[in-house]
Amino acid sequence: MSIRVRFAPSPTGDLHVGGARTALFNWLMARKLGGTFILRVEDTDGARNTAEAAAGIIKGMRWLGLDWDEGPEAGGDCGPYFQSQRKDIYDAYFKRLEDAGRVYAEADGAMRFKFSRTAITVHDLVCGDVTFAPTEEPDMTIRRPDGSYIFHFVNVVDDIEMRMTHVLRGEDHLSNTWKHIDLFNAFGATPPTYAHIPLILNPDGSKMSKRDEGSAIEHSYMNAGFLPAAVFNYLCMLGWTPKAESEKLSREELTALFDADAIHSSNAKFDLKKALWFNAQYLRELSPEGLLENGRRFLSAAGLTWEDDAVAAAAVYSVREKVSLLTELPEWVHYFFREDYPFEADVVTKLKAKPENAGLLKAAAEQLAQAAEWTEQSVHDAVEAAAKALSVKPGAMMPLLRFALSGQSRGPGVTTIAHLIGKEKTLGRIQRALGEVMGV
RNA sequence: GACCCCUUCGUCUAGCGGUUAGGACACAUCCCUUUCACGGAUGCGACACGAGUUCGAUUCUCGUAGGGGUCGCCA
Repeated sequence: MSIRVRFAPSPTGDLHVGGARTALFNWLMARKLGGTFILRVEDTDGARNTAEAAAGIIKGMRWLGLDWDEGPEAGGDCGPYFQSQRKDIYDAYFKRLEDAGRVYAEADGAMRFKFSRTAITVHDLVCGDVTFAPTEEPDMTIRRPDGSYIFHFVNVVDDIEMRMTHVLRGEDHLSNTWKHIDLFNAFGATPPTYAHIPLILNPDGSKMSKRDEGSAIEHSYMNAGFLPAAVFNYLCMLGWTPKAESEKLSREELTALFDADAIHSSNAKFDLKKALWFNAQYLRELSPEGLLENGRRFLSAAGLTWEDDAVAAAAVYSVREKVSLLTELPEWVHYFFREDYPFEADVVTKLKAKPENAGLLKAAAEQLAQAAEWTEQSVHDAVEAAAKALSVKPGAMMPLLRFALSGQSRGPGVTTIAHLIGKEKTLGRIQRALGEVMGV
């Protein structure tokens, strides 16, 4: 029998890293075992759930590449996949409990489920067998006075109806799992195999919640310049260690390596630095076109425009090893896109520091102007020749050219910059630096 | 408070009775280098504590401490 797993978020806000990783592990398990991954929206609390939040969760999952086989937009035999649309099913199940004498009403009409009050053991892939003694807690409410049902009830009913074989969810649910099993037993159904995965904590050890930095997928990752593959990879490393040489693994490799039994049982703290490292790794592997495609929205947001995609792609590609986030791209490449780039304060200082700098720049410009062709090599040769004529090292001239051509003190190779912007702009920029900055 | 889960470098972790306790991120130094980076090398740095079992505990058991979670007409 092929497995069936699900991600069952409640749409009360953006997709959160904890939820994303839960979805990720479920997805990994389904794909590894050739099973079915279901997305079920648990929107039974009309007061807190919003359609926007549901859309946001779907958006986040699509961005991460977590496609589902059954659920919203995908359909399936067990729909609808929004709990708010499944009232008839819940009513029918509720009736069964009623017929079995397992429910009773409160004064205001709320309905409670009578616990069996026996010892209940949760068989968990991560935590092992966890036995809960007969409870002394009050019976749990499963239906509100208005007739709407509550989480524990709908969650179990749907897991039965949707024939879930495994339930991978956050460890915060472990303490309530006996209640779910009590319900499964009341329905005469076999509980799924559980795997309660450890929580993701803030660096200070507190539980990571929606407000915390790095927690919202859309805000902290999609819009912050992360690549989905990097986030996918990093999230896997929180609570699971694939048996592999490297931690940097592709979606396919992670799928092949996934093993729910190997999920850790201790919580993990979120480490932004490591997430950035993963992102930087993935950024460097992109082709010029790929990098431009991914960085396009960030360049545009910074007000940069261009005519030729090939040139823009080459520009971003030239700084691929210098950034760890796509949002850092504009500050590294803006001068490729405009002639009115600013000169940084320390650049102005350095340019004016020595009186001979102007002479060096002029000599370089003259030599560059004579270049017959315009390649990185020819630019390099021209600078070298100019330096030699003045008996200085090319190393004395290069930084000045960098300052003039970019207004910055750091960036890709000077020859790369000159080659990309072309001969005309190169000479123009040197003149601009000479005139505007150095006053000669 | 009760119950449940957890505890190896700052962080993520490997380890599954005998190891100089390994790796990754971060940090530091050096090399490379026209800058900034990348890359390479090196270094820094951990078994929470106490008993017990054992010839021998990071590893097994119990206790303590600490962290996290649950105990909703939220999910």
